[in-house]
Amino acid sequence: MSDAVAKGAEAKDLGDKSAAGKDEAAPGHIRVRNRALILSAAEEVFAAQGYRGATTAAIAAKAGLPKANVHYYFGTKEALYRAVLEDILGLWLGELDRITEAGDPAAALADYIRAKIRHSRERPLASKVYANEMIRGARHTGDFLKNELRSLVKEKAKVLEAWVAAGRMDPIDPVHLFSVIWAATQHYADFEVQVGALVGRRQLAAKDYDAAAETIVRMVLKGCGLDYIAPEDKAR
Amino acid sequence: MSDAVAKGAEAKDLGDKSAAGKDEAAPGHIRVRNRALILSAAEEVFAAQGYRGATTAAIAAKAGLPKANVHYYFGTKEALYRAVLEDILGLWLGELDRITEAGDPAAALADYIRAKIRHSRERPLASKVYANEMIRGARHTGDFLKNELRSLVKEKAKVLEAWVAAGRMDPIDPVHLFSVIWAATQHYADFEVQVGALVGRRQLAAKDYDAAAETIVRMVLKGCGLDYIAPEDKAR
DNA sequence: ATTAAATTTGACCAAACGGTCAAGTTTTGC
DNA sequence: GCAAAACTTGACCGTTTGGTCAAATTTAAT
Repeated sequence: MSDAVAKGAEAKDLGDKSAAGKDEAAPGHIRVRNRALILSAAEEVFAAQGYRGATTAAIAAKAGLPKANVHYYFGTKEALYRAVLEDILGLWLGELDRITEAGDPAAALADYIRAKIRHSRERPLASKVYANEMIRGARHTGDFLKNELRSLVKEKAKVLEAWVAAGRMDPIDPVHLFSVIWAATQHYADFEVQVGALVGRRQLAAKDYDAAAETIVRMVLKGCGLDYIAPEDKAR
Repeated sequence: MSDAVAKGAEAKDLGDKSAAGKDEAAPGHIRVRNRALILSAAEEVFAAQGYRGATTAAIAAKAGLPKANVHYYFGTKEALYRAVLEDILGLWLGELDRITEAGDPAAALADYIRAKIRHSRERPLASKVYANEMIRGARHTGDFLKNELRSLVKEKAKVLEAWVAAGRMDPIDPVHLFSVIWAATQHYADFEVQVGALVGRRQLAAKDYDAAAETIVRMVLKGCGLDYIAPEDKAR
């Protein structure tokens, strides 16, 4: 039961196989497009309404498709929610790559924080869905937390401990350091409306995110006994 | 319409008016008890399920009352939600009193952070309901943010600016300072399950909250150019 | 003791919910 | 060109939802 959809269907673009392909149909392109439409709409509705508050009808309407179509592609509401979460968790994991033992502690931490703030600005809905999932007790992501995330943090904790052992930074509990960084950066996505009320803007501006990043970077670096370094021009 | 309940009914305990009152009935005590039962159950269900996910039936069951009784006391689900939020907002406002121009910057900020962490530990459900409300766009608390909270933060910003002007701390944007403090402290209520997975405990222990508080205090104080001061024995 | 007010409760309702289905239409592989 | 596979969709279903109500019971005031 509940197995209307099973196939893989990766989004592989094989370049140009037909000459001067204008709107030539790629095989399976309907599936790719509609799944993306639905996932995007679902992220929006799950972020704004929570898991139980989101309705498949609302998601379908936002995607511009009939409700039955949503169930055709994802089966159940819970499967759709899991798909949205998996999209998001992929992002979460990659960002920590900036923190390696070879790098400079101050530069690595500052880079990571600025990347997280950028992420809060560019994909606030993903952050909100994730926050909602945590608040509700991580019903669908408990295994992810206890396995992938925990081992990744343990790995990065070793980097920090190596830095501490080499006298390159003050001793800090890695779990709480990461918690503070995550909390402070994701706050600008999840509590956007609160920060907006405080700065007197409905939507946060670029300078708000920049100021937030620099405040967090300053506190984290100084809290680790590192010198604060201003953001460099990394625009190309 | 929708006005089944209106009276005030404060919880005033007038001491002992009848001799040896064992389970003597105070006037209106049923109303006080049942409203408290329902509010407590509602906080629990709203925190775990979000606004739309919470059902009046679940709240009633948790309160040990028939569903119709919930509507008798609070009218609609939305009115009940507002009542829960008002309970919570009361807590939010009072805690900033520790920050006054006469006080010591480092001591005041450290006190405030430790109080907020204590709050995350003692009333995590309140924090979760509030976080859920922010994530969903502050539909019921927009006015609170733009009026009470904003003016309170403006007031406290003046204290910080005075400290800065007196050379007692480094210049920091007050809005982002408060945002970082709120984010980091409330994280230990809202993302309790995530932190728990990282430290390998289902429930956070006292030492976890203490370590969190000291990490945050260290970063905030050093980030403001202040000396970190270890927690004093303030137990009486 | 009497009576008005407050409280309790099961039964009930229309609307909205997640999900299903069969009958169509379009795409795809050959 | 043609059959199979993929996709589309309105109609439908059983369940759950927030909310109502009238009749009964308990509490409060005089």
